[in-house]
Amino acid sequence: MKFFCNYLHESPLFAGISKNCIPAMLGCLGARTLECKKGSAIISIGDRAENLGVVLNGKIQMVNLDYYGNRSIVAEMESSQVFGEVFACSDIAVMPVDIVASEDSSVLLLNARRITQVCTNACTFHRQIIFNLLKIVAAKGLMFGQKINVVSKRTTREKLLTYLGTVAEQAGDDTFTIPYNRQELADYLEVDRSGLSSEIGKMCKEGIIRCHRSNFTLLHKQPDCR
Amino acid sequence: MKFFCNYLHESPLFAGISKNCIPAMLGCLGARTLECKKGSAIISIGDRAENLGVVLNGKIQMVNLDYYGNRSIVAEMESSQVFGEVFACSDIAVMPVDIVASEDSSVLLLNARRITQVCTNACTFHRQIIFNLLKIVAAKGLMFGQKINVVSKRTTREKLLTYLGTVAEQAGDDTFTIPYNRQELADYLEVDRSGLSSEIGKMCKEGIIRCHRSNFTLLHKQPDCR
DNA sequence: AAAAATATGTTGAATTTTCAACAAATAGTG
DNA sequence: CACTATTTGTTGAAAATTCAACATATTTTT
Repeated sequence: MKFFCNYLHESPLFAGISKNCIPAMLGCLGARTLECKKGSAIISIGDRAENLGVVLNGKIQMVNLDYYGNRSIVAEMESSQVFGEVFACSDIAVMPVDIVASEDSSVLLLNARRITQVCTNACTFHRQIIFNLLKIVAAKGLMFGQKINVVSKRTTREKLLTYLGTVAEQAGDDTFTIPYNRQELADYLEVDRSGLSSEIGKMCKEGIIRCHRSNFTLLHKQPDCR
Repeated sequence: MKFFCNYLHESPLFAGISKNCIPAMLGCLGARTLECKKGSAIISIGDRAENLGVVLNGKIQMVNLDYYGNRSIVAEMESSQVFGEVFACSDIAVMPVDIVASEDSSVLLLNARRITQVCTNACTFHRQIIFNLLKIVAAKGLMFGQKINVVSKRTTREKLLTYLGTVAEQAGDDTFTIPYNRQELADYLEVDRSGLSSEIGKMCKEGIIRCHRSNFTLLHKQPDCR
């Protein structure tokens, strides 16, 4: 168990908690580690939605199984990332998705109730971990909100400009590099890659943007009309 | 202030907290009420993202202003609903959207820090409100996740079937009524209303679904292949 | 430096969506 | 019940997207 505390220290769930305290906390929270062979289930659809986890090493996937039985990968998580927290903190009874190991992995599993209900011995860092959990869940909401903003647009051009606009705002600069290649950008925008490439080509010709690979410049910004 | 406690009691933020305790809590949390004329700003883009609110009466909107200056309504909230909590609980510094009153409204504003940091006099219900806040933020994440699942699909048919599939699962029945009319459903799926109507018509002819107004039946379910 | 692998751009045909305009059905009102 | 307003369905043309197939560019490997 102690072996993992270095990883955990980097996880947002344990941010601001000193390495030394983590082992005691894990005991207090009833945490358990799980070694998962590639392909094995960590949490299954229908399980009670009460656990959240931290990836210690390896890689895991969130897999959705829809009404018609089609499986689709909803998200992937790697070392130090937290999973299952949105389900465990909401009041749904059972898991609507599978969590599976896509590589040989080890994960730390925690019961959400034990986190949200302050323990009897009121350990010092309990408040911090609740605070961290809230921040993680809120951050995910923010991310989702941004993505909805983007994919709600009807055309590839609008989707792209919406996405690039938020990146430009965050960068505080009209020229910036996005963290995606073309295929990844197309996946994020939920459009066809080749269609995206050709649309980018058009927009460059029209002088709306400049683009080389993952580096973009937004031109034609309206004079600030706020 | 006391006047509002009846409303607040119905808000998910104060769930499980007895009416009598709410006035004391509001004091402890430094809550303040705001009377907002239609069209006036409650929280503005660029304000520090530290407040969350509860609509006491009236109606408010979350309005996004994109890079190019286009305004769009992202969400609407009515009595007893909570707003701003995702921003205030994440660690972004400033508000990326405006919150405005779309009708004459009154709202309760609370500082998120005062909620997340247990107060010195450790009032009994403080833990409950943190727990409620976590649940609210998580529920919003769930909602967003479901919507992303839906609007990520490329065709109107897939979007509709994805949405109907989740409703059928939640209803536990292949026949169910959705809480939207055609226009609202089209808005949720982010597609053209008339196109949606005609697609529904086709799907009925093909025997995939049955539909009358907001009442749907899913046919052709695959034998359970889990 | 050449070869192989990967990423990006380009094109045209088929499919799908949007858009506008209107028809039909339903709900609401006096 | 008749009238009006609202919602839903239908249609065809225009616009946009997907898809497949291939060309070009860039990166990685040997």
